[in-house]
Amino acid sequence: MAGKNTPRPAVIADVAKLAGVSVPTVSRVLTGAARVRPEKERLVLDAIAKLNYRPSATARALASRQSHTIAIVAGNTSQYGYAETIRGVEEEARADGYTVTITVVETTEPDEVERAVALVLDQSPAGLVVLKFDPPGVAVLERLPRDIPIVAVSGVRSRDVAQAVLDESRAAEALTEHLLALGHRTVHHVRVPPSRREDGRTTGWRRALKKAGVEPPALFEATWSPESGRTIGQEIGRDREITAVFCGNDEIAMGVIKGLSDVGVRVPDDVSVVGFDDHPLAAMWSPALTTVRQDFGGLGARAFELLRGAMSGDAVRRSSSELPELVVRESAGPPAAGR
Amino acid sequence: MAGKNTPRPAVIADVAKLAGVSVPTVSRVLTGAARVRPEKERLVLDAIAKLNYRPSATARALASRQSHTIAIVAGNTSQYGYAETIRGVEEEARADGYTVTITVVETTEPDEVERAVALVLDQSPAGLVVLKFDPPGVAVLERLPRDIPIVAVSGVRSRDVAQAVLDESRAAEALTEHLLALGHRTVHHVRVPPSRREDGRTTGWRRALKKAGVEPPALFEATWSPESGRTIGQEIGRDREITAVFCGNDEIAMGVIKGLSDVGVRVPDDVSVVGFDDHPLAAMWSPALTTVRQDFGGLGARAFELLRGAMSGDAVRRSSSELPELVVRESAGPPAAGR
DNA sequence: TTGAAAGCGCTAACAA
DNA sequence: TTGTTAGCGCTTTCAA
Repeated sequence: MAGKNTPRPAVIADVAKLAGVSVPTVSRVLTGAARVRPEKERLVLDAIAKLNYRPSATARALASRQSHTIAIVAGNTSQYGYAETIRGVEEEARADGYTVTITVVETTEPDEVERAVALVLDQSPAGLVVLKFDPPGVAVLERLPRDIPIVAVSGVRSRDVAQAVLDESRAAEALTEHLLALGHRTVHHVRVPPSRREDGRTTGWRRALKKAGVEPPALFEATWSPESGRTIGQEIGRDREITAVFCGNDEIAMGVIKGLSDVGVRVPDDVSVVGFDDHPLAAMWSPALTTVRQDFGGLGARAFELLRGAMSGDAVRRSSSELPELVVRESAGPPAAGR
Repeated sequence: MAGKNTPRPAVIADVAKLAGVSVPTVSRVLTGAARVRPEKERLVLDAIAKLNYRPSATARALASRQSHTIAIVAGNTSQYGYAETIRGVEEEARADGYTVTITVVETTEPDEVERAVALVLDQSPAGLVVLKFDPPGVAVLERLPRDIPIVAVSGVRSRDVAQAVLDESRAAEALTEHLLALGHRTVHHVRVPPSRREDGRTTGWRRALKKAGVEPPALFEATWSPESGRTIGQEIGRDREITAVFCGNDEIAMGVIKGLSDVGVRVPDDVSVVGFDDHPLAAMWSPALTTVRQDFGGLGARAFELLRGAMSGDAVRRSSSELPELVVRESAGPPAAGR
């Protein structure tokens, strides 16, 4: 009467039975938690292969109270910097056999933040990587319990959490100094949405100007969209006082250059423009963008390293950041005589 | 003697006790699986709040044999099209309370493919979205069991799996016809790494040429890097026979334009170049790119809709694709008289 | 080195 | 509508 009805996936008990050992023994060869006599191990392995058995990560997580999942929380997934950072985390995590989940939180609205926190915590991940490049990321970080391994990733150092950081302020400072050294009296800044009151890029720019004894001019505020850079570029083009512009990222810089060209202003002949990040398209642009390289992939990888340390109970260590690397191309030059 | 030692997170039994009801009753108010007398529900809700209780998704998944996780498998996460598609899936999934995991598989090497499959299956996700824009994605799809809800996402339709597709071949055809209508004798094609022997973009290009009675010229093969487009652009620039170029994506088109300009060839005066996707920077480029819009975010969203259908046991439905939308800007024009 | 027994935190079936 | 009883598929004591 009976036949093979639903070919129910094999469970550990099936393996144990086929191998003629107990369930815990199978578990032991699976996890390596204890020595198992080689011959039995063989039997178990054979049974596993024959049954095409795969342990349930869920049951495992429940029984052992530790999952092999890490969660990434980000305000965004497709912006260049975010995407690359996520790629870096995922790559390292995968190499270590971790599964990564990703949760995006778009605004700082309490409801949404709570929801994201809940979504993340419900999975009881082994660890968390929070991208705090923006306010939503910061907000989530604040709501997270501190008894679970967390690494924050950002452009500015802050206290209280392990962090992988990219030294944005030094990079911005170097870039601004580069412009000043070219002969510009001052440097204007188009900033991208900051994570707090002020982000590292803006801080570095301000610092370089202060050092040079010049009062920082008013900021231009862009969104993440290149279009917004374009609008600002047109505005800048009409202001004949401006000779050098430092943009919060390369995409905005490209928009600014477009806007400048819309109103007949040439780069770098009339106005110099520099970006930030060294986006893959920065070198393709005309003029090729002078910018500063940010190794987002490496940043993500470092974040995972830190997290692994935290998960295995090591002392919490904040990662040192790498030196910013200036990439001088064609979009910045000496100020025009006429302007 | 005893005190509050480790503040162990509350579990369902704690809630039941505090509320003075049984564990299943708590479960019922949590899941809504059955009616619970309002007054008891209140008690339970209060207890939950007081204890700051959050159900364990792991235990839930184990007991109910269904998780609230969906897995995305992709060959890549940071390329524009991939990143946007993933964003679309994640957004929809999140709105539905699903957690999304992401697993990347970089090559078609059997070991790596197996590893990715294992990593994904071990989580026993409720459903899978496989981005088969490239060979690794295709390879994973082939190795996946068919008894779990799967939706494939791609630019070409194929049998046997539910799919969300973007009609790339029609889009490519329209673009090629646009170039032909401008007066070009033929159109050359720089293709990006195809998912199989040939992808939709190449197919559509070929079809348009055939229809026009012209024999498709030899292909140029680019990688995903804009740099490779640049090299090809330089090559194309030296060939005075070529007047129109259709590139597999916008980033490559930007590279090609750069390469062309490296060797003194102007776009669109000397050579017309069109891209594909309508990348956010396409409009910022000089000249602004003529291209065709691909709604990757929408594609991802549709993929999730399909998946939700499959997960709830609906008839498997393949999504219809949307009409390609030609975006005519400045990078293509009539052929130069002299070339 | 191995097995028996006891959970992990929850949901499902079944009576009451 | 509710509680009792059984698990879900594993890992973890604890003896042997």
